[in-house]
Amino acid sequence: MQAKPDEPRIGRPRDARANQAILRATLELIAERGVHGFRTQDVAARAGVGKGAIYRRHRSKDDLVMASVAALVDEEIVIPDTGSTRADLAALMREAVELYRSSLPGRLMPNLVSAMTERPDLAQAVREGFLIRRRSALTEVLRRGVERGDLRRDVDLELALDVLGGPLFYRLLITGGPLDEQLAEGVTELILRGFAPNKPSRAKGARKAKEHS
Amino acid sequence: MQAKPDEPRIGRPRDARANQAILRATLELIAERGVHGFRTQDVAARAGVGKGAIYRRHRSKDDLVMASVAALVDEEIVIPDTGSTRADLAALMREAVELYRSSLPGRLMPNLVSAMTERPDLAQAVREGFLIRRRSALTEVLRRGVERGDLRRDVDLELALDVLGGPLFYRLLITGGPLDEQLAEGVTELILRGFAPNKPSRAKGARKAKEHS
DNA sequence: GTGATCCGGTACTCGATAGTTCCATAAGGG
DNA sequence: CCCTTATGGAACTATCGAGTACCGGATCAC
Repeated sequence: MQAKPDEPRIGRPRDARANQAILRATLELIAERGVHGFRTQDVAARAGVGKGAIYRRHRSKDDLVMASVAALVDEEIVIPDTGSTRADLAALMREAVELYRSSLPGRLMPNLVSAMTERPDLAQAVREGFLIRRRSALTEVLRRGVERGDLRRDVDLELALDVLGGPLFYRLLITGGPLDEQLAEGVTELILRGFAPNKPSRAKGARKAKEHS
Repeated sequence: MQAKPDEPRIGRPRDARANQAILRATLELIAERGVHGFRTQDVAARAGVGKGAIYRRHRSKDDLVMASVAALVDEEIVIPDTGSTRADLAALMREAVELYRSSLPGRLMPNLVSAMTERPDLAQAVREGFLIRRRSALTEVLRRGVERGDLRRDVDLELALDVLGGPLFYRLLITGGPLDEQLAEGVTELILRGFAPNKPSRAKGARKAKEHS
Protein backbone atom coordinates (compact mmCIF):
# COMPACT_ATOMS: atom_id res chain seq x y z
CA MET A 1 0.00 0.00 0.00
CA GLN A 2 1.49 3.32 -1.05
CA ALA A 3 1.06 6.61 0.73
CA LYS A 4 -2.38 8.02 0.09
CA PRO A 5 -2.21 10.22 -3.00
CA ASP A 6 -4.95 12.58 -1.86
CA GLU A 7 -3.17 13.77 1.23
CA PRO A 8 -2.57 17.50 1.23
CA ARG A 9 1.08 18.44 1.04
CA ILE A 10 0.74 21.96 2.33
CA GLY A 11 -0.87 23.61 5.31
CA ARG A 12 -1.10 22.38 8.86
CA PRO A 13 -1.02 18.60 8.97
CA ARG A 14 -3.74 16.66 10.70
CA ASP A 15 -3.20 15.71 14.28
CA ALA A 16 -2.39 12.00 14.22
CA ARG A 17 -3.41 11.55 17.85
CA ALA A 18 -6.87 12.81 17.00
CA ASN A 19 -7.39 9.97 14.51
CA GLN A 20 -6.88 7.41 17.23
CA ALA A 21 -8.82 9.31 19.85
CA ILE A 22 -11.84 9.63 17.56
CA LEU A 23 -11.93 5.95 16.67
CA ARG A 24 -11.44 4.92 20.26
CA ALA A 25 -14.15 7.21 21.56
CA THR A 26 -16.50 5.99 18.87
CA LEU A 27 -15.98 2.37 19.85
CA GLU A 28 -16.58 3.12 23.49
CA LEU A 29 -19.74 4.99 22.70
CA ILE A 30 -21.00 2.24 20.41
CA ALA A 31 -20.48 -0.13 23.32
CA GLU A 32 -22.42 2.15 25.63
CA ARG A 33 -25.24 3.45 23.47
CA GLY A 34 -25.32 1.34 20.35
CA VAL A 35 -24.50 2.00 16.73
CA HIS A 36 -27.48 4.24 16.22
CA GLY A 37 -27.71 5.54 19.74
CA PHE A 38 -24.51 7.48 20.20
CA ARG A 39 -24.11 11.11 19.20
CA THR A 40 -21.27 12.57 17.23
CA GLN A 41 -21.06 15.45 19.65
CA ASP A 42 -20.30 12.95 22.42
CA VAL A 43 -17.58 11.41 20.31
CA ALA A 44 -16.09 14.86 19.90
CA ALA A 45 -16.29 15.61 23.60
CA ARG A 46 -14.77 12.30 24.66
CA ALA A 47 -12.02 12.46 22.09
CA GLY A 48 -11.29 16.05 23.04
CA VAL A 49 -11.78 17.30 19.50
CA GLY A 50 -14.30 19.41 17.64
CA LYS A 51 -17.03 17.96 15.46
CA GLY A 52 -15.26 19.46 12.49
CA ALA A 53 -12.23 17.29 13.09
CA ILE A 54 -14.47 14.23 12.88
CA TYR A 55 -16.22 15.23 9.69
CA ARG A 56 -12.94 16.21 8.10
CA ARG A 57 -11.92 12.55 8.49
CA HIS A 58 -15.19 10.75 7.93
CA ARG A 59 -17.95 11.55 5.49
CA SER A 60 -20.79 10.55 7.77
CA LYS A 61 -21.68 8.85 10.99
CA ASP A 62 -22.05 5.53 9.16
CA ASP A 63 -18.60 5.98 7.73
CA LEU A 64 -17.25 6.70 11.20
CA VAL A 65 -18.79 3.52 12.57
CA MET A 66 -17.36 1.49 9.75
CA ALA A 67 -13.88 2.95 10.19
CA SER A 68 -13.95 2.41 13.95
CA VAL A 69 -14.92 -1.22 13.67
CA ALA A 70 -12.39 -1.80 10.95
CA ALA A 71 -9.72 -0.35 13.21
CA LEU A 72 -10.59 -2.81 15.93
CA VAL A 73 -8.32 -5.78 15.41
CA ASP A 74 -7.25 -8.46 17.78
CA GLU A 75 -3.68 -8.34 18.78
CA GLU A 76 -1.88 -11.18 17.12
CA ILE A 77 -2.95 -14.55 18.47
CA VAL A 78 -0.18 -16.91 19.42
CA ILE A 79 -1.11 -20.45 18.53
CA PRO A 80 -0.30 -22.56 21.56
CA ASP A 81 1.64 -25.74 20.89
CA THR A 82 2.17 -27.72 24.06
CA GLY A 83 1.86 -31.09 22.41
CA SER A 84 -1.50 -31.64 24.08
CA THR A 85 -4.57 -30.98 21.97
CA ARG A 86 -6.60 -30.56 25.11
CA ALA A 87 -4.25 -27.99 26.59
CA ASP A 88 -3.95 -26.05 23.35
CA LEU A 89 -7.70 -25.88 22.79
CA ALA A 90 -8.40 -24.98 26.39
CA ALA A 91 -5.84 -22.20 26.29
CA LEU A 92 -7.40 -20.62 23.23
CA MET A 93 -10.86 -20.96 24.68
CA ARG A 94 -9.89 -19.45 28.01
CA GLU A 95 -8.40 -16.53 26.15
CA ALA A 96 -11.56 -16.03 24.13
CA VAL A 97 -13.80 -16.26 27.17
CA GLU A 98 -11.68 -13.73 29.00
CA LEU A 99 -11.69 -11.41 26.00
CA TYR A 100 -15.44 -11.33 25.61
CA ARG A 101 -16.10 -11.30 29.32
CA SER A 102 -14.13 -8.26 30.20
CA SER A 103 -12.94 -6.13 27.36
CA LEU A 104 -14.17 -3.88 24.62
CA PRO A 105 -15.15 -6.51 22.04
CA GLY A 106 -17.46 -8.13 24.56
CA ARG A 107 -19.28 -4.90 25.27
CA LEU A 108 -19.30 -4.04 21.59
CA MET A 109 -20.62 -7.24 20.11
CA PRO A 110 -24.24 -7.08 21.27
CA ASN A 111 -24.57 -3.65 19.75
CA LEU A 112 -22.92 -4.66 16.51
CA VAL A 113 -25.13 -7.65 15.82
CA SER A 114 -28.20 -5.78 14.68
CA ALA A 115 -26.18 -3.37 12.59
CA MET A 116 -24.45 -6.31 10.93
CA THR A 117 -27.72 -7.62 9.54
CA GLU A 118 -28.42 -4.45 7.64
CA ARG A 119 -24.86 -3.56 6.67
CA PRO A 120 -22.94 -6.33 4.96
CA ASP A 121 -19.73 -4.33 4.91
CA LEU A 122 -19.86 -3.97 8.67
CA ALA A 123 -20.59 -7.67 9.07
CA GLN A 124 -17.58 -8.49 6.95
CA ALA A 125 -15.40 -6.13 8.93
CA VAL A 126 -16.42 -7.76 12.19
CA ARG A 127 -15.89 -11.28 10.88
CA GLU A 128 -12.59 -10.61 9.22
CA GLY A 129 -11.39 -8.10 11.74
CA PHE A 130 -11.46 -10.18 14.83
CA LEU A 131 -13.22 -13.47 14.42
CA ILE A 132 -11.15 -14.92 11.62
CA ARG A 133 -7.88 -14.84 13.51
CA ARG A 134 -9.22 -16.85 16.39
CA ARG A 135 -10.98 -19.23 14.06
CA SER A 136 -7.84 -19.94 12.15
CA ALA A 137 -5.88 -20.44 15.34
CA LEU A 138 -8.48 -22.96 16.46
CA THR A 139 -8.43 -24.59 13.05
CA GLU A 140 -4.70 -25.10 13.28
CA VAL A 141 -4.95 -26.66 16.73
CA LEU A 142 -7.72 -28.96 15.54
CA ARG A 143 -5.69 -29.92 12.50
CA ARG A 144 -2.78 -30.86 14.70
CA GLY A 145 -5.17 -32.82 16.88
CA VAL A 146 -6.23 -34.85 13.89
CA GLU A 147 -2.65 -35.56 12.90
CA ARG A 148 -1.85 -36.53 16.43
CA GLY A 149 -4.68 -39.02 16.44
CA ASP A 150 -6.68 -37.23 19.12
CA LEU A 151 -9.48 -36.34 16.75
CA ARG A 152 -11.20 -38.32 14.05
CA ARG A 153 -9.98 -37.79 10.57
CA ASP A 154 -13.32 -36.66 9.14
CA VAL A 155 -13.99 -33.90 11.66
CA ASP A 156 -16.50 -31.35 10.42
CA LEU A 157 -14.26 -28.35 10.99
CA GLU A 158 -16.95 -25.76 10.44
CA LEU A 159 -19.14 -27.46 13.01
CA ALA A 160 -16.31 -27.83 15.48
CA LEU A 161 -15.50 -24.13 15.25
CA ASP A 162 -19.11 -23.19 15.76
CA VAL A 163 -19.43 -25.51 18.72
CA LEU A 164 -16.34 -23.96 20.25
CA GLY A 165 -17.48 -20.39 19.68
CA GLY A 166 -21.24 -20.72 19.66
CA PRO A 167 -21.92 -21.29 23.34
CA LEU A 168 -19.70 -18.35 24.22
CA PHE A 169 -21.63 -15.97 22.00
CA TYR A 170 -24.93 -17.54 22.95
CA ARG A 171 -24.31 -16.70 26.58
CA LEU A 172 -22.90 -13.28 25.79
CA LEU A 173 -25.72 -12.24 23.50
CA ILE A 174 -28.78 -14.18 24.56
CA THR A 175 -28.88 -16.11 27.78
CA GLY A 176 -26.60 -13.97 29.88
CA GLY A 177 -25.01 -17.15 31.21
CA PRO A 178 -21.57 -17.06 32.81
CA LEU A 179 -18.44 -16.67 30.71
CA ASP A 180 -15.99 -18.58 32.82
CA GLU A 181 -13.34 -21.29 32.80
CA GLN A 182 -15.96 -23.94 33.19
CA LEU A 183 -17.37 -22.94 29.83
CA ALA A 184 -13.97 -22.93 28.17
CA GLU A 185 -13.04 -26.31 29.54
CA GLY A 186 -16.48 -27.81 29.10
CA VAL A 187 -16.61 -27.19 25.36
CA THR A 188 -12.99 -28.26 24.97
CA GLU A 189 -13.71 -31.53 26.69
CA LEU A 190 -16.86 -32.03 24.67
CA ILE A 191 -15.05 -31.49 21.39
CA LEU A 192 -12.32 -33.95 22.38
CA ARG A 193 -14.76 -36.65 23.40
CA GLY A 194 -17.27 -35.96 20.67
CA PHE A 195 -14.74 -35.96 17.87
CA ALA A 196 -12.52 -38.67 19.30
CA PRO A 197 -11.51 -41.35 16.81
CA ASN A 198 -13.85 -44.33 16.69
CA LYS A 199 -11.23 -46.85 17.69
CA PRO A 200 -9.25 -45.70 20.68
CA SER A 201 -6.69 -48.47 20.16
CA ARG A 202 -5.39 -46.65 17.13
CA ALA A 203 -1.90 -45.61 16.20
CA LYS A 204 0.77 -43.58 17.83
CA GLY A 205 -0.12 -41.56 20.91
CA ALA A 206 -0.99 -44.80 22.68
CA ARG A 207 -3.78 -43.27 24.65
CA LYS A 208 -5.42 -46.00 26.59
CA ALA A 209 -9.08 -46.07 27.37
CA LYS A 210 -8.12 -44.83 30.75
CA GLU A 211 -8.25 -41.10 30.93
CA HIS A 212 -7.13 -38.69 33.49
CA SER A 213 -8.43 -35.19 33.29
CA MET B 1 -56.75 -13.36 35.87
CA GLN B 2 -59.83 -11.16 36.23
CA ALA B 3 -61.13 -8.75 33.67
CA LYS B 4 -59.04 -5.60 33.65
CA PRO B 5 -60.60 -3.13 36.04
CA ASP B 6 -59.72 -0.09 33.98
CA GLU B 7 -61.61 -1.14 30.90
CA PRO B 8 -64.25 1.36 29.90
CA ARG B 9 -67.76 0.02 30.33
CA ILE B 10 -69.47 2.46 28.07
CA GLY B 11 -68.90 3.75 24.57
CA ARG B 12 -67.71 1.89 21.51
CA PRO B 13 -65.51 -1.05 22.46
CA ARG B 14 -62.05 -1.45 21.05
CA ASP B 15 -61.62 -3.49 17.95
CA ALA B 16 -60.05 -6.74 19.09
CA ARG B 17 -58.64 -7.44 15.63
CA ALA B 18 -56.69 -4.19 15.79
CA ASN B 19 -54.83 -5.38 18.88
CA GLN B 20 -53.46 -8.34 17.00
CA ALA B 21 -52.82 -6.44 13.80
CA ILE B 22 -50.80 -3.80 15.64
CA LEU B 23 -48.61 -6.30 17.46
CA ARG B 24 -48.08 -8.32 14.33
CA ALA B 25 -47.16 -5.30 12.22
CA THR B 26 -44.79 -4.13 14.93
CA LEU B 27 -42.97 -7.44 14.98
CA GLU B 28 -42.62 -7.47 11.23
CA LEU B 29 -41.25 -3.96 11.22
CA ILE B 30 -38.83 -4.71 14.03
CA ALA B 31 -37.58 -7.58 11.91
CA GLU B 32 -37.19 -5.31 8.91
CA ARG B 33 -35.90 -2.08 10.42
CA GLY B 34 -34.87 -2.82 13.96
CA VAL B 35 -36.22 -1.86 17.33
CA HIS B 36 -35.20 1.77 16.96
CA GLY B 37 -35.48 1.93 13.21
CA PHE B 38 -39.15 1.39 12.56
CA ARG B 39 -41.72 4.18 12.64
CA THR B 40 -45.05 4.11 14.37
CA GLN B 41 -46.70 5.54 11.32
CA ASP B 42 -45.58 2.49 9.39
CA VAL B 43 -47.03 0.23 12.04
CA ALA B 44 -50.31 2.08 11.67
CA ALA B 45 -50.25 1.81 7.90
CA ARG B 46 -49.39 -1.87 7.87
CA ALA B 47 -51.92 -2.75 10.55
CA GLY B 48 -54.57 -0.71 8.76
CA VAL B 49 -55.23 1.46 11.78
CA GLY B 50 -54.62 5.05 12.80
CA LYS B 51 -51.79 6.15 15.02
CA GLY B 52 -54.38 7.03 17.61
CA ALA B 53 -55.44 3.40 17.90
CA ILE B 54 -51.84 2.47 18.69
CA TYR B 55 -51.32 5.12 21.34
CA ARG B 56 -54.67 4.32 22.89
CA ARG B 57 -53.27 0.83 23.59
CA HIS B 58 -49.64 1.56 24.31
CA ARG B 59 -48.13 4.44 26.22
CA SER B 60 -45.07 4.78 24.04
CA LYS B 61 -43.04 3.19 21.31
CA ASP B 62 -40.95 1.35 23.90
CA ASP B 63 -44.10 0.02 25.45
CA LEU B 64 -45.29 -1.13 22.05
CA VAL B 65 -42.05 -2.99 21.44
CA MET B 66 -42.25 -4.67 24.80
CA ALA B 67 -45.85 -5.73 24.29
CA SER B 68 -45.14 -7.09 20.81
CA VAL B 69 -42.23 -9.19 21.95
CA ALA B 70 -44.16 -10.43 24.95
CA ALA B 71 -46.95 -11.49 22.62
CA LEU B 72 -44.57 -13.56 20.56
CA VAL B 73 -44.67 -17.01 22.06
CA ASP B 74 -43.77 -20.31 20.57
CA GLU B 75 -46.62 -22.57 19.88
CA GLU B 76 -46.56 -25.39 22.37
CA ILE B 77 -43.58 -27.66 21.85
CA VAL B 78 -44.33 -31.34 21.80
CA ILE B 79 -41.56 -33.27 23.50
CA PRO B 80 -40.71 -36.15 21.20
CA ASP B 81 -40.46 -39.55 22.85
CA THR B 82 -39.43 -42.20 20.37
CA GLY B 83 -37.34 -44.18 22.81
CA SER B 84 -34.17 -43.02 21.05
CA THR B 85 -32.30 -40.16 22.63
CA ARG B 86 -30.63 -39.45 19.32
CA ALA B 87 -33.90 -39.28 17.43
CA ASP B 88 -35.57 -37.10 20.07
CA LEU B 89 -32.70 -34.63 20.23
CA ALA B 90 -32.37 -34.47 16.48
CA ALA B 91 -36.07 -33.83 16.08
CA LEU B 92 -36.01 -30.90 18.47
CA MET B 93 -32.90 -29.50 16.86
CA ARG B 94 -34.29 -29.78 13.34
CA GLU B 95 -37.38 -27.96 14.50
CA ALA B 96 -35.29 -25.18 16.05
CA VAL B 97 -33.10 -24.83 12.98
CA GLU B 98 -36.13 -24.62 10.75
CA LEU B 99 -37.76 -22.06 13.02
CA TYR B 100 -34.83 -19.68 13.05
CA ARG B 101 -33.99 -20.24 9.41
CA SER B 102 -37.29 -19.31 7.94
CA SER B 103 -39.74 -17.66 10.23
CA LEU B 104 -40.31 -14.49 12.17
CA PRO B 105 -38.20 -15.25 15.24
CA GLY B 106 -35.17 -15.79 13.06
CA ARG B 107 -35.55 -12.43 11.38
CA LEU B 108 -36.38 -10.80 14.68
CA MET B 109 -33.56 -12.09 16.83
CA PRO B 110 -30.66 -10.12 15.36
CA ASN B 111 -32.55 -6.91 15.89
CA LEU B 112 -33.56 -7.82 19.42
CA VAL B 113 -30.08 -8.60 20.67
CA SER B 114 -28.83 -5.06 21.02
CA ALA B 115 -32.08 -3.88 22.57
CA MET B 116 -31.87 -6.71 25.08
CA THR B 117 -28.59 -5.42 26.48
CA GLU B 118 -30.08 -2.08 27.41
CA ARG B 119 -33.53 -3.25 28.42
CA PRO B 120 -33.57 -6.07 30.94
CA ASP B 121 -37.34 -6.42 30.77
CA LEU B 122 -37.11 -7.06 27.05
CA ALA B 123 -34.31 -9.55 27.57
CA GLN B 124 -36.41 -11.39 30.08
CA ALA B 125 -39.38 -11.40 27.74
CA VAL B 126 -37.31 -12.89 24.94
CA ARG B 127 -35.78 -15.55 27.15
CA GLU B 128 -38.96 -16.54 28.88
CA GLY B 129 -41.19 -15.99 25.91
CA PHE B 130 -39.65 -18.33 23.46
CA LEU B 131 -36.33 -19.71 24.56
CA ILE B 132 -37.38 -21.31 27.81
CA ARG B 133 -39.91 -23.67 26.27
CA ARG B 134 -37.39 -25.17 23.89
CA ARG B 135 -34.77 -25.34 26.60
CA SER B 136 -37.05 -27.25 28.92
CA ALA B 137 -38.04 -29.62 26.14
CA LEU B 138 -34.36 -30.30 25.49
CA THR B 139 -33.73 -30.69 29.21
CA GLU B 140 -36.42 -33.33 29.45
CA VAL B 141 -35.00 -35.26 26.51
CA LEU B 142 -31.52 -35.07 28.03
CA ARG B 143 -32.85 -36.21 31.37
CA ARG B 144 -34.43 -39.24 29.74
CA GLY B 145 -31.17 -39.88 27.96
CA VAL B 146 -29.37 -40.03 31.27
CA GLU B 147 -31.92 -42.42 32.72
CA ARG B 148 -31.69 -44.56 29.65
CA GLY B 149 -27.93 -44.78 30.04
CA ASP B 150 -27.18 -42.94 26.81
CA LEU B 151 -25.64 -40.00 28.63
CA ARG B 152 -23.34 -39.80 31.58
CA ARG B 153 -24.96 -39.19 34.90
CA ASP B 154 -23.03 -36.02 35.72
CA VAL B 155 -23.79 -34.24 32.48
CA ASP B 156 -23.51 -30.45 32.76
CA LEU B 157 -27.03 -29.60 31.63
CA GLU B 158 -26.43 -25.88 31.25
CA LEU B 159 -23.45 -26.55 29.04
CA ALA B 160 -25.31 -29.13 27.02
CA LEU B 161 -28.16 -26.73 26.35
CA ASP B 162 -25.76 -24.00 25.30
CA VAL B 163 -23.88 -26.36 23.02
CA LEU B 164 -27.15 -27.40 21.42
CA GLY B 165 -28.39 -23.85 20.96
CA GLY B 166 -25.17 -21.87 20.71
CA PRO B 167 -23.97 -22.87 17.27
CA LEU B 168 -27.40 -22.17 15.85
CA PHE B 169 -27.45 -18.63 17.19
CA TYR B 170 -23.78 -18.13 16.40
CA ARG B 171 -24.48 -18.80 12.74
CA LEU B 172 -27.68 -16.81 12.74
CA LEU B 173 -26.23 -13.75 14.42
CA ILE B 174 -22.55 -13.70 13.62
CA THR B 175 -21.03 -15.96 11.03
CA GLY B 176 -23.97 -16.23 8.64
CA GLY B 177 -23.25 -19.93 8.34
CA PRO B 178 -25.92 -22.33 7.08
CA LEU B 179 -28.85 -23.31 9.28
CA ASP B 180 -29.50 -26.78 7.96
CA GLU B 181 -30.02 -30.40 8.92
CA GLN B 182 -26.31 -30.99 9.02
CA LEU B 183 -26.06 -28.52 11.87
CA ALA B 184 -28.94 -30.09 13.76
CA GLU B 185 -27.58 -33.58 13.39
CA GLY B 186 -23.99 -32.56 13.92
CA VAL B 187 -24.57 -31.05 17.34
CA THR B 188 -26.86 -33.90 18.29
CA GLU B 189 -24.20 -36.43 17.44
CA LEU B 190 -21.56 -34.42 19.24
CA ILE B 191 -23.63 -34.22 22.42
CA LEU B 192 -24.28 -37.95 22.34
CA ARG B 193 -20.64 -38.84 21.86
CA GLY B 194 -19.29 -36.11 24.08
CA PHE B 195 -21.55 -36.88 26.98
CA ALA B 196 -21.60 -40.64 26.51
CA PRO B 197 -21.10 -42.62 29.71
CA ASN B 198 -17.54 -43.64 30.44
CA LYS B 199 -18.50 -47.27 30.67
CA PRO B 200 -20.10 -48.53 27.50
CA SER B 201 -20.92 -51.86 29.19
CA ARG B 202 -24.36 -50.61 30.09
CA ALA B 203 -27.70 -51.68 28.73
CA LYS B 204 -28.14 -52.51 25.05
CA GLY B 205 -25.16 -54.52 24.09
CA ALA B 206 -23.81 -52.61 21.14
CA ARG B 207 -20.39 -51.91 22.56
CA LYS B 208 -18.09 -54.21 24.35
CA ALA B 209 -16.98 -53.42 27.85
CA LYS B 210 -13.41 -52.33 28.05
CA GLU B 211 -12.85 -51.48 31.57
CA HIS B 212 -14.62 -51.70 34.83
CA SER B 213 -13.74 -49.40 37.65
C1' DG C 1 -82.10 9.49 20.64
C1' DT C 2 -77.97 10.70 23.94
C1' DG C 3 -73.51 10.21 25.53
C1' DA C 4 -69.41 7.99 25.66
C1' DT C 5 -65.60 5.94 23.39
C1' DC C 6 -64.09 3.99 19.57
C1' DC C 7 -62.51 4.18 14.35
C1' DG C 8 -59.02 5.71 10.38
C1' DG C 9 -56.78 9.81 8.78
C1' DT C 10 -54.52 14.13 8.67
C1' DA C 11 -52.16 17.87 10.49
C1' DC C 12 -49.60 19.69 13.91
C1' DT C 13 -46.02 20.46 17.80
C1' DC C 14 -41.62 19.88 19.41
C1' DG C 15 -37.35 17.77 20.85
C1' DA C 16 -33.27 15.66 19.14
C1' DT C 17 -29.36 15.43 16.27
C1' DA C 18 -26.60 14.88 11.79
C1' DG C 19 -24.06 17.74 9.32
C1' DT C 20 -22.44 22.64 8.05
C1' DT C 21 -20.49 27.02 8.79
C1' DC C 22 -17.90 30.36 10.97
C1' DC C 23 -14.48 32.03 14.25
C1' DA C 24 -9.94 32.99 16.17
C1' DT C 25 -5.93 30.58 16.35
C1' DA C 26 -2.11 27.00 15.60
C1' DA C 27 1.24 24.75 12.69
C1' DG C 28 3.16 23.22 8.70
C1' DG C 29 6.09 24.69 3.82
C1' DG C 30 8.34 28.24 1.00
C1' DC D 1 6.23 36.98 6.37
C1' DC D 2 2.58 34.46 3.45
C1' DC D 3 -0.34 30.86 2.24
C1' DT D 4 -2.75 26.95 3.33
C1' DT D 5 -4.96 23.66 6.08
C1' DA D 6 -5.93 22.15 10.77
C1' DT D 7 -7.47 23.03 15.58
C1' DG D 8 -11.56 23.26 19.31
C1' DG D 9 -15.78 25.44 20.07
C1' DA D 10 -20.09 27.46 19.25
C1' DA D 11 -23.92 28.65 16.44
C1' DC D 12 -26.81 27.36 12.92
C1' DT D 13 -29.79 24.64 9.50
C1' DA D 14 -32.53 21.02 8.12
C1' DT D 15 -34.58 16.72 8.77
C1' DC D 16 -36.91 13.26 10.99
C1' DG D 17 -40.20 11.20 13.84
C1' DA D 18 -42.63 10.46 18.52
C1' DG D 19 -46.51 11.87 20.43
C1' DT D 20 -50.91 14.87 20.41
C1' DA D 21 -55.06 17.00 18.71
C1' DC D 22 -58.79 17.09 15.98
C1' DC D 23 -61.86 15.60 12.25
C1' DG D 24 -66.27 13.20 10.65
C1' DG D 25 -68.17 8.99 11.35
C1' DA D 26 -69.12 4.35 13.63
C1' DT D 27 -70.70 1.49 17.54
C1' DC D 28 -71.66 0.32 21.94
C1' DA D 29 -74.97 1.09 26.65
C1' DC D 30 -78.83 3.19 28.30
